[in-house]
Amino acid sequence: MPELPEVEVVRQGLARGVVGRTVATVRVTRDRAVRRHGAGAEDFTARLTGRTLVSAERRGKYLWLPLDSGEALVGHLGMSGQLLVVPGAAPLPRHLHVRVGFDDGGRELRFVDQRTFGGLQVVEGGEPVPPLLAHVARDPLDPLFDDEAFVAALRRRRTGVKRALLDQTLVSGIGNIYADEALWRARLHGARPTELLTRPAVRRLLAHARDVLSEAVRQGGTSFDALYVSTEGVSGLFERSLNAYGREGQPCPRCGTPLRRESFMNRSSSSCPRCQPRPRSGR
DNA sequence: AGTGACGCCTGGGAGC
DNA sequence: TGCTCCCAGGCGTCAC
Repeated sequence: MPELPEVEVVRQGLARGVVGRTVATVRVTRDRAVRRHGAGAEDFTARLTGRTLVSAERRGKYLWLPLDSGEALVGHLGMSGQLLVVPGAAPLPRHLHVRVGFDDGGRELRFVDQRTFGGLQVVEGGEPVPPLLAHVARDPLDPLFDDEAFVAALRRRRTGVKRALLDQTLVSGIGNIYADEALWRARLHGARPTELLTRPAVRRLLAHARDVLSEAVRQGGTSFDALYVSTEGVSGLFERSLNAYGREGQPCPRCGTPLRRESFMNRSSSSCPRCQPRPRSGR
């Protein structure tokens, strides 16, 4: 499941593999993959063809490639999306939805997505950020992320701290995996009410989130299965560094207590019953 | 305005 | 063996 680290690894691959190149051909073989492009697949193709990709940017889990037209190719990987840079003659995988060829005849860009929660679209504006993505907060690895504004905003919320971490308008890039990991490191239960957390506690949580995200980037992200891979098709290695996510029933690496699993927000959370006690009343 | 529930998707695995 | 059900979950939309 691509979250910030996985998306960042893909962004780096796009920067190496497609930036500076000019689009020659676009083939959309599944309209759903470009459903966010309101004007349709033909318009998507027309706006991309002949354009040069200027750079590769990311905010949270969104990627975008500014074009020399002033527009930008925006991508989101959803649950299972892949952006691959491969030779055009490479075998065509199942769930291949979009192919972008370049005028230099080199490797092509492919969008592959099993569950099609992700997608591509061409939108106006790319620098510094497309207006479409204005609602997405900066992420903790963004040099302009405002720590104290985040601490204040989180404490103004009246919700559980895990919900807050997953709210992309408050802080972006964190999904279920890294939320569980950051909470484990901070020894906080996800249902702890945000308005009752002290400023130092929120600062510690943010520092842990930042740490786990950057460590995961260095490990190439987390790959549970073949659904997440880099643009080169390589799996990430961070799974072996997970302390909480997906480890229910196994001993807490800190205290040895078996980790618990709870259903929460229609998703599963795992945490340590001893290190992360459940609040008396929580969300 | 802030908060939270819902639906979109597919494949793999469990259970019968 | 083959069927059904459940689960993974990011995010836009909508109701309150």
